[in-house]
Amino acid sequence: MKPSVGIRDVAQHAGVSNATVSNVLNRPDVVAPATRQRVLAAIEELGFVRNESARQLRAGRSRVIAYVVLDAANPFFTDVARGVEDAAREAGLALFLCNSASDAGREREYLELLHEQRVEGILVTPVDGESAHIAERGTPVVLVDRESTDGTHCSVAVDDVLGGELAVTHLIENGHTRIAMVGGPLSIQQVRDRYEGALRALANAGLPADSLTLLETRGLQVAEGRGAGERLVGLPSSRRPTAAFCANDLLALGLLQSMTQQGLKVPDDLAVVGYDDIEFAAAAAVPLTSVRQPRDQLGRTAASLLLAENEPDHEHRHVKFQPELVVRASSAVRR
Amino acid sequence: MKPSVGIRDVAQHAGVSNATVSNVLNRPDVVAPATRQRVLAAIEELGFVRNESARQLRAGRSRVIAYVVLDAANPFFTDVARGVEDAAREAGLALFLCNSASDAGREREYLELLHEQRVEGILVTPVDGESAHIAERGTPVVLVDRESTDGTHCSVAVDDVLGGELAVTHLIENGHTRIAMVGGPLSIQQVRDRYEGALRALANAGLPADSLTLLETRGLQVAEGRGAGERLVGLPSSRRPTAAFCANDLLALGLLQSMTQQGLKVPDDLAVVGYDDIEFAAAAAVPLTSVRQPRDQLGRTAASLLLAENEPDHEHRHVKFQPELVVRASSAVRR
DNA sequence: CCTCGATGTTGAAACGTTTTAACACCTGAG
DNA sequence: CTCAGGTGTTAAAACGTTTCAACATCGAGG
Repeated sequence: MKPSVGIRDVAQHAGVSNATVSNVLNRPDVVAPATRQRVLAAIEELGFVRNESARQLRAGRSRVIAYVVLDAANPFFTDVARGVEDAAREAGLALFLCNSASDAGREREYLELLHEQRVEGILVTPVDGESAHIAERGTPVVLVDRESTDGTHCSVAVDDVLGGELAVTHLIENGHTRIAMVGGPLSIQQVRDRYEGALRALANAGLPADSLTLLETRGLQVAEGRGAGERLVGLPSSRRPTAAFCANDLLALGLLQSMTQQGLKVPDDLAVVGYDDIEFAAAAAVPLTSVRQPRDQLGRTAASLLLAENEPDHEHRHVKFQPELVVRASSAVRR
Repeated sequence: MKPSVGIRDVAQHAGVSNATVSNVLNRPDVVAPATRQRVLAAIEELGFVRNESARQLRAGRSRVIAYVVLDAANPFFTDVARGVEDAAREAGLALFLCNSASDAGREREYLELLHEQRVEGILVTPVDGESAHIAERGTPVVLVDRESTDGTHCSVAVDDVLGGELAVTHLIENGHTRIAMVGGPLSIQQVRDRYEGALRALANAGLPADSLTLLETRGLQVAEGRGAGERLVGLPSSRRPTAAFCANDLLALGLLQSMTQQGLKVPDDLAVVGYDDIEFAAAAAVPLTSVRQPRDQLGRTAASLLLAENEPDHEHRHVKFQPELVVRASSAVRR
């Protein structure tokens, strides 16, 4: 469509060589002020836009990192992304966000594309345990919110087992002995870990393992939480749990909504604990007790690990943060 | 670090020319099955990853579009992005998300970078009215959730004036005559339009213009809504509005939260109407009346307009959708 | 036996930058 | 007057692909 003006056109128009134009672009200080002005004027006049592909091809480096998130609609991940972006900007890098939407195929496609693009680095919160396709291929990869199982990558995670334990211990201390765990699919590592933590809490308290009912969902979205709520209410009230621990806040919010719709009170009829402590948790119908993760720090740390990958003698590091229980009305002590 | 294996290495290893390798990659059908296998094996064995920069430089086209969003933490935009991505994938394109975070400088940087990257197209929900820096520079740009003022771009928008009118008319019909408009900064087009709609609703009902108090905020996040709530409660109760129309749901949720904390009831002490009808609106402390926009369709349409930009005799189109009021408990009729 | 078309394969020329080493020029010191 | 050292500028060689026209091979039709 357009004649596409290149660096040579600018050079010709300004009466200099293309090397000089390149210098104006990359090392403005080495070129004489008068020439620089002339070149800048030519760039302006011709509407020249530098071709990043060519630049990258020759220079070998990119100015971009990418973060492949599990679910862009989950505020938890956008908050982590915020931390990543802040750290990236300080290093002069831009951040591209990609949404795998919990789909392993999409995740693979994005990773493939990003490798081909030769971005400076890739952050990923993987869909499932199989990290085969995340193998190193020249571009540094850091796992976010997931521990690297085989140690082939750096990783930044939160102790989800502890998180689950905190949540369920809290419920037990509040007198609950029939508890539901809402979450799934179990192929997601985070869900498995939080479940394991819940079981550990039971064991610690000397409760039988069948005190915990697993209500497995097909995903971690609000709608799935609503569905779980309906299933829960369908149970005979003698066997119905008095408390629910949800694998994330989206589920908890859906569950909450479903309870209200069906005329049940939270926390009186059902205590609810969520996970992530997203901003909406505190603004919910009943303010939500939740397990808080250091989202911002998670992101910042992930970014800095990624940037450190290029250092000469790099060893993969695995950072693990501690979660923290935030108690609100949804799990208040039963009257 | 790595010797970086290229197409020539693969060619040599498979005993063919580089052109053949390229063919295997781009037109697998033209190369003989036996050769193809051999080449694929070599690719696998050497761990070859195609260099997209080189490809794009030569081929001239990219396989990516980007969406520069106003606030990645706002579920409204991630929902729009979902629609964009669905449409993009159908066309074989990947989507990169960039977050301007309501910062004009960041927006400009991202746009600049994307132009330099020569992506296939750019979608943007701009920070402010000044669209000077969004000027065409070879890469098609489509405005999302904002009407193109000077007609230099395609755009997809929703009639925000009508939306504001719907919201406030609803409040007036419910008997409110002292209404607050919460939102800002007014440099954001959407806020201005919704405000204008609110004023129109007053005029239609024959109410004086001072029935509407503008509570201007510095942004459209939950925290700003909480702040507005405090300001609102600080007013002498004789002059305090009995209803609030918020420029988006995040503000409304913050406002709601602040009301509850301060011991005021919604809708009895204050009716609240939000805007966007994000999923969390229905799950809020008091289910939120809100103005719904066709988020998914907004995204899909934007993407298809973008893809149409490359057609031979393209004329810029401006699509405008109608919003719809969804009434819930937060604005129920006063008892 | 010659020709023709179909089928696979290839050499070499782009694509638009960055970068390196060399070059021209000038200024001030010896 | 010469020379060392600095300051600006440049020619040309990459970077790793895609693509085009040309080329080889082969089976079939005349």
